[in-house]
Amino acid sequence: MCNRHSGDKKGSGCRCGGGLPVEKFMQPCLLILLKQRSSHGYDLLQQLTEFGFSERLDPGSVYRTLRRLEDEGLVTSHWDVGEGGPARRLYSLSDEGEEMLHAWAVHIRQQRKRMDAFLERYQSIFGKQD
Amino acid sequence: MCNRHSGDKKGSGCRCGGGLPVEKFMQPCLLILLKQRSSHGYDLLQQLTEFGFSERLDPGSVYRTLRRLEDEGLVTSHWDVGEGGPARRLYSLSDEGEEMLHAWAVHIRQQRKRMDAFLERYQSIFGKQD
DNA sequence: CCCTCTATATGTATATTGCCTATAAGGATT
DNA sequence: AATCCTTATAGGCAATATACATATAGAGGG
Repeated sequence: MCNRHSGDKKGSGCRCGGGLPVEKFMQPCLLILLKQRSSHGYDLLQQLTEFGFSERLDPGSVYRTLRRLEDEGLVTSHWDVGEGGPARRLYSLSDEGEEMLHAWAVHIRQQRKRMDAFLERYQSIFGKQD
Repeated sequence: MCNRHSGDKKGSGCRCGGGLPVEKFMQPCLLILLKQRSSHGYDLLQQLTEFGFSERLDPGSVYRTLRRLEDEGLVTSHWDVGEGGPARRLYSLSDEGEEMLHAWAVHIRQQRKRMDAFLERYQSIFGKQD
C-alpha cells in the first residue's frame, strides 16, 4: 500500500504502482478550493482530505504545488500577518486559474471515461461483485 | 493539448498538466488484455486504443511497460518465431499478474471516487452543462 | 524550558515521463 | 536490386515528478 490511498500511514512504502499521482491531482483540487474561498496552505492541506487525500498528506507537497501554481499564474498570494500565530500566505484564484479549472474538468471527465472502460471490461470478466 | 488525450497528434506539446500518466494506467490495461488472451506488444499497442489511448501512442512506452511488468513477475514471455514477419515476443498473464489486476481494480475504483468528488463539487459551483 | 500545534519552505536521491532513434524481418513497388 | 512501407522490438536521454526527510519559526500550554 502507499500513502496515495487515503488513510494510509506515512512511510509505509508503495508497491501498488500508484495511478493518479498525488501532486498532479492536487492541482485541480486546490484550484476548486480556492474558487470557493481564498485560503492558505495549511488550511488547504486539511481541506484536501475531502477529495480523498490522506490525513497524513505531506505538507511540503502542498506548499510546493501552491508555489508552482503561482509560478504559472493560476493563483496569486500575499502575506497575511493577522491575529496570532505565524504569518500565513493567503492564496487566491486568478482568472487564468479559473480557466485552467475548466480545462481540468474536461480532462478529468476524460480520465474517468477511461477508467470506466477499464472497470466495465473488468466486470465483464470477473463479475460485478468482485 | 498532449498525447494523453486520445486523438492528439504526436509531439504537439503538453501544458495541461496531465493527471493520469500514460504508462501507469497502461499497466492495468495491459494486464486485462492479457487476461483475455496472450498477445505480443505490437498487437497490444493497437488494442490499447479501446481504453482511450491515442492511436499514435509511442510504441516504446508499451514495450518498456511490458518489460517492467515482466521484471515484476506479473507477465511472462517467450519468443514466437512464427509464419512470416519478424519474431514477436508473446506475453502471458501470470498468477501474480492476475492478483495485481484485482488490486488495480480496487485502486481504480478509489481514484474514480476521488474524481467524482471533484466533478460533483465542480458542478455544484458551475452547473451541470458547463 | 520543553513540547505541541500552526505555518511555510527546501533538499535530495531516485523513479518516471515523453520523445527520439536504432534495429531488423518481410512484402510490395519501382 | 533498390527503395519503401508495415510489422515488431528495444535503448537512450534530458527533463520532470515523486516521496520522504529536514529546516525554520511564532505562539501557547504545562
